[in-house]
Amino acid sequence: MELSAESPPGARRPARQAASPLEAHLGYWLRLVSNEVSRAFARTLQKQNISVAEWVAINQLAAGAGLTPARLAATMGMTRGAISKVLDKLDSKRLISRSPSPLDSRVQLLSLTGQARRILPQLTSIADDNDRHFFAALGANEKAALRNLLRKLAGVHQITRIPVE
Amino acid sequence: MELSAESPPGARRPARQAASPLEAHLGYWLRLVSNEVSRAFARTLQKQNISVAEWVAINQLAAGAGLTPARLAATMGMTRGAISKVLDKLDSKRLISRSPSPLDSRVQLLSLTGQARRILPQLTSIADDNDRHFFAALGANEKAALRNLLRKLAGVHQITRIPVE
DNA sequence: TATTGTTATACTCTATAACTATA
DNA sequence: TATAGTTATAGAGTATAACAATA
Repeated sequence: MELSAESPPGARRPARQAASPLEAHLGYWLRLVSNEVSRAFARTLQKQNISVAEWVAINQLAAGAGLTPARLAATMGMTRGAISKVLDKLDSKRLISRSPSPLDSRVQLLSLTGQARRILPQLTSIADDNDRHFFAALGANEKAALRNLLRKLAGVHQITRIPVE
Repeated sequence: MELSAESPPGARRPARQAASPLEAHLGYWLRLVSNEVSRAFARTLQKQNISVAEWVAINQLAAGAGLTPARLAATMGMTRGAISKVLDKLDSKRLISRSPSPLDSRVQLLSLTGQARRILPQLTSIADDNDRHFFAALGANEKAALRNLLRKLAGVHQITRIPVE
């Protein structure tokens, strides 16, 4: 048995309980490992005074110029209100600039500043190093297998929201 | 128009931008998938008015009686202050009880109430169903492979902190 | 003095919804 | 009316540190 819940109150408790059933779930192991990678990454990134959400936003802007807050919010799975604050932070750090679209002045066009482009390689290095270090224990085949399994799950469940936590 | 954003005014847009390097990282895929599993689980659990942290605490108490707040905090990777609030919530829901240890009255012994033991199977079902549904796309061998890869990483990095987010 | 658990405070992140300005 | 972005408010979650009771 796995749950003492199955023993009625007042019953004698088994000498040694079975391990918690948490570990029976793949989702548990996924979260356990994922949290550690993300935690380490977030901590290192924080030394540069950058949050993970900010880093993702910078990355998206670097990958394709001319994003708008609304599109960025959709990509990152955040509300417009939330993205607005992320952009405020980036703005105050002089890492992005916002300019009204000439076609529709309600719309803002986002772009990275020169400063952001200068620190981007450094931030990318942090991400690369973190990933390399964490998965160094796996061989090339294992890494490929893990990647394929995760991509398969992402594909099946149509997950597109970029993780920012 | 959807978004003039796609073409920055005046700028020649590259024929096709390279994909964001985010996807190059295994940690990215891990987080992407893990977030989805956890999000779905947390949402279903929330319908029972239980947070993930509360669920983990209930599980730990079910697995081995006689835990104390301090030990639970260590297991869950939280501070004593944070665990105190989790226990307050569980207490207010009549799911746990706290009683002073006869050996050291500073110490509290935690135990589940009958009510908690009654709903535990239901909560476990939620976790089981969530896991089963999410990983149904994988065959038995794939699940085993994924589990082994994750356990290997957890072992190498000595990850023990139970994820509660 | 040290330890257990609690509490006060603050901070981060996020969502909801009201608000403005454009369209 | 509808949309883009901002802001006000609130809530969850957590950390830090001060605190009371006990050892």
